[in-house]
Amino acid sequence: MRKRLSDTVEDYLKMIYKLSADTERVGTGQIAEALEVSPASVTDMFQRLANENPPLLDYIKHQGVKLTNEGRKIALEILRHHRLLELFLHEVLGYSWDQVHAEADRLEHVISEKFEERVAVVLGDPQRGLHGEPIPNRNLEMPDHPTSYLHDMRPEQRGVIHSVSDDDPGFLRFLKTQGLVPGAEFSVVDFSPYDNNLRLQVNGQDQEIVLGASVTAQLKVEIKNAS
Amino acid sequence: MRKRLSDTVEDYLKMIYKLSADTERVGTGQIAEALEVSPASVTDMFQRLANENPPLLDYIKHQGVKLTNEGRKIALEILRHHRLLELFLHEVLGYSWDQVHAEADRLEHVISEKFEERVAVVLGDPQRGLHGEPIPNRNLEMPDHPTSYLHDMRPEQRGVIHSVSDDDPGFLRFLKTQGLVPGAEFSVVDFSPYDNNLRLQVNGQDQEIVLGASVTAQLKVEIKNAS
DNA sequence: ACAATAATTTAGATTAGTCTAAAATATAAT
DNA sequence: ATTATATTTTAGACTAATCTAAATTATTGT
Repeated sequence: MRKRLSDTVEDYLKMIYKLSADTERVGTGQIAEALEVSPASVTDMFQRLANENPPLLDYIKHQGVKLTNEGRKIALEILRHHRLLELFLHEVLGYSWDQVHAEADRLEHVISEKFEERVAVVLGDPQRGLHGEPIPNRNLEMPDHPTSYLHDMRPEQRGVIHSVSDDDPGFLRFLKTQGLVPGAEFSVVDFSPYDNNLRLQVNGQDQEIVLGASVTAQLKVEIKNAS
Repeated sequence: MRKRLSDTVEDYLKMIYKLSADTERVGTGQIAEALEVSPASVTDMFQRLANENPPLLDYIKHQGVKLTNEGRKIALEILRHHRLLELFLHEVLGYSWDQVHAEADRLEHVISEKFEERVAVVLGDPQRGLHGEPIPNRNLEMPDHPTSYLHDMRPEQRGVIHSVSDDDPGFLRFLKTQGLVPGAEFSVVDFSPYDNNLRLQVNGQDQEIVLGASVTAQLKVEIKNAS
């Protein structure tokens, strides 16, 4: 039976997990920015979590942190909660895809193992969330998933939207109007090197669309091999 | 838009509401006992909540507290959450009637207005909870409900179980085995003045049952008029 | 009516999570 | 290689919620 952690600690671990996708170690500043707290608070928390028993973080002064296995388990558990909850809110309670995030962010810390399990059963043990994200399984193993962003694609390439970041309702509504939902196929028509804009043709949409870097960096894609 | 209150504050208000059913003012000691905190902590909280703006409690030194209208609204909101959640966990997620309480106790502080509303709709705007308790309506008005306890009934009287206290899983399982669920009709067969035991004949049960005061004081009843 | 007992309140301390301001350390630039 | 800039850490302080121990106020029994 694991010691009950505060919502705050869980939020730190979740965020460290997310940012670890890009960099080996996550720095004080990144977390401070993402969690909207001061860098001093982050340093403090890094130290506390590294001194837990067992340690949840591996912390090196001035070089940031890495999750320990313990810490990662907790992050994955919360992520599983979050993604199951988002789906549940949509499927069972009729939330739209831009409304689910905020509610799931609060509920994820509070539901029991039993709740998690029941929701998983009701939803038929899904492996992908409402916004396409992989859902860690019961044993907290993360399914394989692509790691490329639309941002890095270039003309001629074809791909499928895999998942989109879920936290900004306005952004999600925008994506929907453009047909940029998980599973949507597209091809890159043009790339503009000065602003990193990409022009896409999305299957089933009449008009081509042009997307800036701040959009394309939020979209994970599966790149189709040229045939 | 009301200021966000801590779970702790909500728990105090909820408990004060519950204990106010019996006494006009609720004392420090009662709350300390019910919430399992020290009397000193309770005094402190009483003072803080009475000094809020607007005040949530009307506090008189050494005489305990009474909810203000503001305070009562919050208590009723939490109670509505709790009772809707218990039903929801049972109906939608298949929890048994002794398992719902602990989960609802955590979720009640965290769900949004929207969640509350969606759950109410899915459940068809119920007026009674899983254990028979009245559910405050959307405007936080408490429906009329009986205030008598089985404890105070005497031989010859007939009644219907209205509601049972929901917090002890073992007690709830016991009640179910005895057929003592909301809606069950019964008549009082015998009363034993020394230990306050009551002997009941519950409709549909073969055997008469004898219940001690610590059980009968937990059961709200609707007393049937003799015909 | 007054002492004994019980309940409540005050005082002072602790912990988690946060902050600002100052100090220390890295990184980058010339 | 040395200075300038940016980042991180330390130090000290605040708030909410709790505690224990001591002081105060009520209640009760004779």
